[in-house]
Amino acid sequence: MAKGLPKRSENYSEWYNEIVKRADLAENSSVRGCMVIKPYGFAIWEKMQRALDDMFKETGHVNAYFPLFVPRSFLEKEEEHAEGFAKECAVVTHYRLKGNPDGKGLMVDPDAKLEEELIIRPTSEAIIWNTYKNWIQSWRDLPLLINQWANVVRWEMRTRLFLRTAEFLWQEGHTAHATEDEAIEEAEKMLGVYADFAENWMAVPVVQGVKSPNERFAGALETYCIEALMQDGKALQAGTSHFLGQNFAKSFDVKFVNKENQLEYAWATSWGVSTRLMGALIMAHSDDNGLVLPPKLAPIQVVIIPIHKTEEDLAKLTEKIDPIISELKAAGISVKYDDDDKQRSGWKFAEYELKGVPVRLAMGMRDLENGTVEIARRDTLSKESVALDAVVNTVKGLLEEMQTAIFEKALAFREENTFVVDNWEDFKTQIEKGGFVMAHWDGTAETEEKIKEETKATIRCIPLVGIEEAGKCIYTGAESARRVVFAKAY
RNA sequence: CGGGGCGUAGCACAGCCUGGUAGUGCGCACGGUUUGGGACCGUGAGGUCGCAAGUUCGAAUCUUGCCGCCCCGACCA
Repeated sequence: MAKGLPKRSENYSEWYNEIVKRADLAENSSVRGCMVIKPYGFAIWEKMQRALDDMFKETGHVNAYFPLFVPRSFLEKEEEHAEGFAKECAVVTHYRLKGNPDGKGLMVDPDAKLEEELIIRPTSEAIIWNTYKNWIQSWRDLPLLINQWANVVRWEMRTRLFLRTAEFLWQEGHTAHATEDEAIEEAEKMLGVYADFAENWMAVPVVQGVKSPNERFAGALETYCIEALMQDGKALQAGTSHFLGQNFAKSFDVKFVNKENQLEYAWATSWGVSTRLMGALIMAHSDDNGLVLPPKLAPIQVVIIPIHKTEEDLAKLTEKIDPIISELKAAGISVKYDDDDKQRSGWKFAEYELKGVPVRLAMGMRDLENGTVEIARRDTLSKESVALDAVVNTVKGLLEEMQTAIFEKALAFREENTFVVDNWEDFKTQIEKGGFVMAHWDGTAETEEKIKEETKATIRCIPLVGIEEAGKCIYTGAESARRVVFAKAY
């Protein structure tokens, strides 16, 4: 039992905050709205980065790095984009400090005012398309498939660890294409990559869809997204991919000569996932005992705990355990042998449960006599005793089984919490209870806005593989061609 | 920016109303007993009570001003 961890059923958000802190993932820093990602949390992020980065490379992308600062005049160029981000930008106005006249501390040197303010990137379309202008002349320069891993700043009013912080880490892909079709294909392909990653690595089932115009990225013609359902019945946007049309090419004058020797504007996409994925991972699987991690993203997949009284006993146990460690490592499994005697075994059990380590092996003097090891799995909290020579194979199988089981559990949860609703009263009732609510919508921004005002629910997405089905808008009764996903969202 | 709350040891908090030796739990250090699901006992270290001014013989406590943080709304990956 976790000592004092709040229960999900009693206070979900407090449970979330506590789990983030207690599992050593992150903490609030003394800088307002910014978090410190601690080593254990960062190790999970690194595993995510590695998997995603491999997938980006596999789909033909390369990494590069662009500046943190965006001159104001660049950000202004794409009007809708500028408007969308203007309210949440941190701005650098000076480049120097000096000593205070009273001798204490520092002050901004008023003589060091910048001619033009620098905006700390809320996203990098502007600086990148300003650069692409120099890189793209001919159709032969296309497609340009670039990704960058970076931090961005969005001055949020209210922040929560991982889910919404003023500064966050992410990757942003920025591609340029010769044709509209190719750009759309790219945006859809990367959405597919995100869905693949979410489901097969994070074990989080997602709905792929497009955003309604209201929820669209500022400056995009189409925004694709993956939406996940959290255990409290709220939706979390886990990744987005945008078809930007020629908006940025026109704003930054990025033209290329096509095969017919005619000048054309390039077609653009951008796509990103952030440290918010950590929030999704935590909220999708974890329980009242702490974090539950899918084996593929767990920094420590197997922890081994010896149970002993004397140094001699420990030596005997270690002798049996060492070969197991070697074999597991040889199989590519990350193992921690915790023979630290500063903590008792009971404490360690609770600690690794809190941290979501998928498999725990415990071996004590009784096991030594019997030639067995106790294997406990984190997701079901079940334990069994296994013969020493079967341990490695059992663990290998268990890790794979758990990866699937965790996904299946989350999928079952989503299915149980997806509701088809056809009248306004049921809609309001169901939205209040939580979950994905599949309902008809007349396609207008006004209706979407009204529904949001009255229920706090938004259209999470219009599913890509939605079943075409005629019906009537839940709110206005107007004709509708397909159901969309409504939910309260993070 | 509106509404509410809080700043006292590393953390969580009590003390404030009614001014007089700054306290409790967790954590930390040391010693001992323990060790198959978050051990126990003993000893000990640790504080400009958010900052500044005022009232007073005396302020964590009363008054005023300032600063910071959290929660609830509007905004958002």
